[in-house]
Amino acid sequence: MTGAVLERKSGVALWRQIADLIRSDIASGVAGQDGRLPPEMQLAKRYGVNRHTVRAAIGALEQEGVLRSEQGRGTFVRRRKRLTYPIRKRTRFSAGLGSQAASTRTRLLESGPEAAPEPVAEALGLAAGSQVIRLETVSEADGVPVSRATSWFDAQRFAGIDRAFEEHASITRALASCGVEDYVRASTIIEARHASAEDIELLRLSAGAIVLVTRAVNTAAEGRPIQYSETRFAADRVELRIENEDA
Amino acid sequence: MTGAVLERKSGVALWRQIADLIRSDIASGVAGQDGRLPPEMQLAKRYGVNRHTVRAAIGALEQEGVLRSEQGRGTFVRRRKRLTYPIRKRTRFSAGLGSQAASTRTRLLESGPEAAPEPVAEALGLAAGSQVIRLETVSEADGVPVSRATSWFDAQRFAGIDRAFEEHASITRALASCGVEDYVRASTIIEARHASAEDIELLRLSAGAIVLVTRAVNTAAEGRPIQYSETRFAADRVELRIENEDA
DNA sequence: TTCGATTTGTACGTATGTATA
DNA sequence: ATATACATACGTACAAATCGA
Repeated sequence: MTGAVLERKSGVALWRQIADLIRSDIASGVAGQDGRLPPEMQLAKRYGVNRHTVRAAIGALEQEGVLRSEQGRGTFVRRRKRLTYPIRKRTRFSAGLGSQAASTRTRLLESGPEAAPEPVAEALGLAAGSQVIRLETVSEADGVPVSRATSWFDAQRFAGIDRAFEEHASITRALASCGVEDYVRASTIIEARHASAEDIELLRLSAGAIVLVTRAVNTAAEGRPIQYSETRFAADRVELRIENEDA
Repeated sequence: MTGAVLERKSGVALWRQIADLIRSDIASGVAGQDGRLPPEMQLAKRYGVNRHTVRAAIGALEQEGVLRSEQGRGTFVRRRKRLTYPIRKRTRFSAGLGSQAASTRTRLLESGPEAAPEPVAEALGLAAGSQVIRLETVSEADGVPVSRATSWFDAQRFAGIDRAFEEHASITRALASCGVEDYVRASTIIEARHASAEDIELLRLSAGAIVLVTRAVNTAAEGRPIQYSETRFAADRVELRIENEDA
């Protein structure tokens, strides 16, 4: 907003200075009050630079998740609040998000038998190359994709779990139908990375978005591993909360 | 490597097609065997596009953390393996990473009293605006910055903890010198976001990098909250592992 | 040490494509 | 259909950093 003067040849690229200006203008409420940024040409004129230079700045802020550009419409300020996904000994998707969303749903994308990849076999305590059943699912809260998961089960022990899932639309109930009354999460590893092309499509993310990846092993009451899963959460929609049962 | 033909006007931008080609060539070991990519001009010629188009592709892969460009030197393939940072009831920095790094160190950047921000006061069970002491630290493993943390303590209960930290170079020992024999982590919230300018500087990250942010409350044996902290981990260097004590 | 070649970074210009209103 | 606005892609020029002769 301010007719701030950009410093050329100051060692900081013009596009970066502009990005910083726009970011702080948004933070202070000076810009984007109505949720949208002025057109690129207008910004270019205001800052006295070429439109491309403005685009470089906007591009950087898009990567940061501050802005979102839509072809033909304009450039918009992004704001979001995150759901909290609890990770506890007995972690179940809909139970965890239940109070935060009116509706939750897990959809099966694909399933079938395959030879267990190395880390899967190890996590499930199977011989390398054993047959496992893989389920690909996407979970939504109020219609918005929140996470996608790939789960593996021992094909011998859990034959037909894919059909059971289709019937019950829930991992917990599908496991129950296979005789698993209860299960607990034995270990969880969390990392963060840029969303892959597949993540972007399935979770309806924008390019450059971030996913929180959890890799977890669930074990039956006796302690035997029954499920290994890798879940990717849309990082701008979810935060994870680790809950201590005994606390 | 292959003289793959790019499809113009296919609905997928040329720079994106090129980025996909380079990414898969690196994954398959066809490109970047020596850890470096050919010069931009050479790639432009190979793909039959303008240098800028190649730059757009490289820029995207840089954001993903696949490549790193250095002015005057070239563009290099990035490879990394992550340290595993355990989160348990008794989480302590150096103990957790000890086996994975030859040396670990936590450095105090800044400290001092301040009025507690709202979430801090709430987490510590203090009245809004109470005096707290804030510590800003950066932790390194083998000389590489791994995380930066901001910690808050009740200024009354822990007067002088900043000096104690300077002396002992450890939160655990500084707390011990204030009479806290033992403490446990009551809750942890994890989210992921793009690194801020400050994160990039202090953790020596590249633009567009990701940080894993944890917000945690530590409580003394009796259950009273004594420390609230927000830690930012360089996501390309660290993964978090949640550990169940009783498992 | 200096110089020049190489390579990436920045900034401008122009044209055209595509989506939206 | 037209105007608007963002997306892609080409071209050119020069700056800045690196490296070897």
